[in-house]
Amino acid sequence: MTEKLGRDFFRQDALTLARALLGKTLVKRTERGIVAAVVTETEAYTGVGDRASHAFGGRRTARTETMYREGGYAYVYLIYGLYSCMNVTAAETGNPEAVLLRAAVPVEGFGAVWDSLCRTSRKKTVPGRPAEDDRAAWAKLLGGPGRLCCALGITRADDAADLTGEGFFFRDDGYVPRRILCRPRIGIDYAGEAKDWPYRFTVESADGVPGFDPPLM
DNA sequence: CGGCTGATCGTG
DNA sequence: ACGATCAGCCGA
Repeated sequence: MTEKLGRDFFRQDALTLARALLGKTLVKRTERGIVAAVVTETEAYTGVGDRASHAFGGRRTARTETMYREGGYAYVYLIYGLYSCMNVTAAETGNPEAVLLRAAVPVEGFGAVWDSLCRTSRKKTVPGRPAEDDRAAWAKLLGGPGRLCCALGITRADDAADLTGEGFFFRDDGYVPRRILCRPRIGIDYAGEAKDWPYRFTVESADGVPGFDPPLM
């Protein structure tokens, strides 16, 4: 039931991949141990025709180079000088489509996740380390692309990492989203008409707990 | 709860 | 200069 996702899975357009990644488990070997989290929110960036994309109009620089790889590589960049954001490349070589990971719920390595969290994000969100079965609390802690990366120990050193290799990959543990919501993407007001495109995908939550079948355990 | 703001730096 | 952000602080 639990299988590692191979290259073919990632070689689809960003819109398809963004939905397909919901419910998949991102696994990473970190200095503090193995960490794993189920993806609950994504955004599709559809490439050269998408004004919100770093690769709009075919822009190709040292930073965006990774986006032009075939599906299944990590595109990690720094934003606002503070936070890392992780994308998964999609489609074929030369087509810079990508999927931004915006939220996840940890299922393995809770101690490592807790220790890795940005200090500031712990304080207000949750006073102390939540119980492992408190899905809502952990979902909050990993809600947002910056927090997600912090918690899973993802940094710019992981840029261009092959997600079909060892130590950093996706797994299918059989979690199927009960319901997927589509909304416009966040933080792209400058993107003209593209700012209203419903390319953000969320697993619907009840009481702060993203709904899967079977439920997260 | 909604809106504003400072932090902080790689990238173009 | 300017963000595919976050958290703290403001006022209501």
